[in-house]
Amino acid sequence: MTKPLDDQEQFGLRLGLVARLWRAEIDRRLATFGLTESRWLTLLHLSRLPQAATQRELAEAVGVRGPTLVRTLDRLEAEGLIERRTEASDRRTKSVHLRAEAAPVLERIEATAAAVRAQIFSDLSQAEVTTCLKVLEQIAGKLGGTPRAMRLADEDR
Amino acid sequence: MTKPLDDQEQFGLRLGLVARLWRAEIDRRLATFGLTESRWLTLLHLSRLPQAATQRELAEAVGVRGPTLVRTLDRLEAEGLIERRTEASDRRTKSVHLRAEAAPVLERIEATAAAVRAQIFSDLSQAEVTTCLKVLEQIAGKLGGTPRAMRLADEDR
DNA sequence: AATCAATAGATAGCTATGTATCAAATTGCG
DNA sequence: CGCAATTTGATACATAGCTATCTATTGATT
Repeated sequence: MTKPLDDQEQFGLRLGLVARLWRAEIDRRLATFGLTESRWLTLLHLSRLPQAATQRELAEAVGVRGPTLVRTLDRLEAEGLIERRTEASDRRTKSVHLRAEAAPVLERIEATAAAVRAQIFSDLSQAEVTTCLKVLEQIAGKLGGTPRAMRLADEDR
Repeated sequence: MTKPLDDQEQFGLRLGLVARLWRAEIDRRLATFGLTESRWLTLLHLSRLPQAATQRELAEAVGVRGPTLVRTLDRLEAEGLIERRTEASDRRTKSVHLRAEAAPVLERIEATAAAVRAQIFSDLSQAEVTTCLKVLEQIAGKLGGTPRAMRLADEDR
């Protein structure tokens, strides 16, 4: 047997793996409602942003690039859950709005996300979660990606 | 402003984001060598597995499904870095081997991975990294995904 | 006022991941 | 011994992320 990977080497590998597993678990639970992570995450952020958020603001909150959000919104719009409105003040921008049809879907999302969190964090102390989150924050900072939503959350402390 | 996400809610989001950023950073550094994460990660695992590992074993070590590995190997084989050999003992399986051309590439990968780790972990204590890794392990366990390579590493302790 | 730079969103094309399914080979049970 | 179940790798299709590039609109500078 060859030499095993040390903690730091394992870290990146595990990080990617856990992120994929997490996504898969949520996809599995929400699949029957026609939702995938990119869509439910976008709906969730949309519900927590001020009204009339633009696509740019929403993309920054979700943590994806413009083109990624465009396709997600295309799907959500086709499903009748959101609508894009051209704003008179700046005709380049489009504000994104939840439609009434999204309300029950959002309830489902909140419930499922809470259930997954309960499952995942059940045996972890708050201190461990906080430490891990802090580490993730620092890594994100070093890698140059700190979405607006996260900075705002930090400022709330 | 609406209510911010709490620590647990943020956790999943940050996890996915940091994993993407990490991948992007390594891709950026290795792009000039024609490597992307899936390829360098596969080469790295291959170099640390016993000789004549099958595709199935390699997929489990890397932490991806069969079809994902198949396509990665297709690329690596086309680039002349690895070769697949049909084994006489079980003609269903194919063992995967590094070719001599892969040696300098692996050196490059090791050096780059070490540099990225140095950058990422520079301001983090060993204790924080270990705690975070433990949290990731536990989450992976709850989500049902613990690749063989990780279990082996654990057993080394 | 005209022109040029910057910004917002959309589109195309790449890489990568997953599930579902298939063919070939092997295993094992009756 | 023979046929069904299992295993391995490959393929098809869908989702999702990215960069690069395009159009439309706005803003800024001269």
